[in-house]
Amino acid sequence: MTIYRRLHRRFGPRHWWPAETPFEVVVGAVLTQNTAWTNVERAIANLKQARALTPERLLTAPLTQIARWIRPAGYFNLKARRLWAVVAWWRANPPRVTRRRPLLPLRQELLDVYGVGPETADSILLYALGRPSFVVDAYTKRIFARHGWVRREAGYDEIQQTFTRALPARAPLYNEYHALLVELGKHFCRPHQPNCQACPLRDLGTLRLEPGAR
DNA sequence: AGCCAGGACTGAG
DNA sequence: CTCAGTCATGGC
Repeated sequence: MTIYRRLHRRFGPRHWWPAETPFEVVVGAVLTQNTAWTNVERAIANLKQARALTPERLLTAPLTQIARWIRPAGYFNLKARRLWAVVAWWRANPPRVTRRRPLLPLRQELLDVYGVGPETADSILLYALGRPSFVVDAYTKRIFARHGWVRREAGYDEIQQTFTRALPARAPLYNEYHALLVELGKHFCRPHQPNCQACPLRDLGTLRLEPGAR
């Protein structure tokens, strides 16, 4: 039994990302940085109510106004600037054109945008553009470190390669895999909540990532 | 009352 | 290059 099968049997399909449009994914990816998703929902609701959830409105609005809209998401002054930068990139690089470009140069270009780190870049690539770029977040690292499947001092790229080395590069698989790991993390892998005894992955032993193998 | 949440940037060593 | 400090709201 592999990790993927165990998680999918336990939680079922997650239907990520929770957004109505790819652009909303991009906005959410920035707003959720180190922030609870419930707070992001309020910020996005504010943007929708103000009819400001479009590149045009966000790029012409003053940063102070953007900050007021996204206030519930925290770090609002910081994120107002990051949001502006990412939205500017999105408008200059529409999905129709971006979809045809090689993945790694595209990823590097996203990383060069202010406020876009590895997780945000991969989230945009995977969930807004449907590209096979595996997302590693705090839950992913904590889960795998606790099980001894990655080194505790491992960085983002090292953990990501653990997945991409073993998995077929398919966006639907990466999509579901990351969403399942987040769901597992929320219930069983909090920092100071060692109820790892109830973790569905408890008795898996050595690392088996691949979706199909038994 | 703290601790935490689907991080990333900056400056110092 | 590694790493503490910084950013900020809302839930539990």
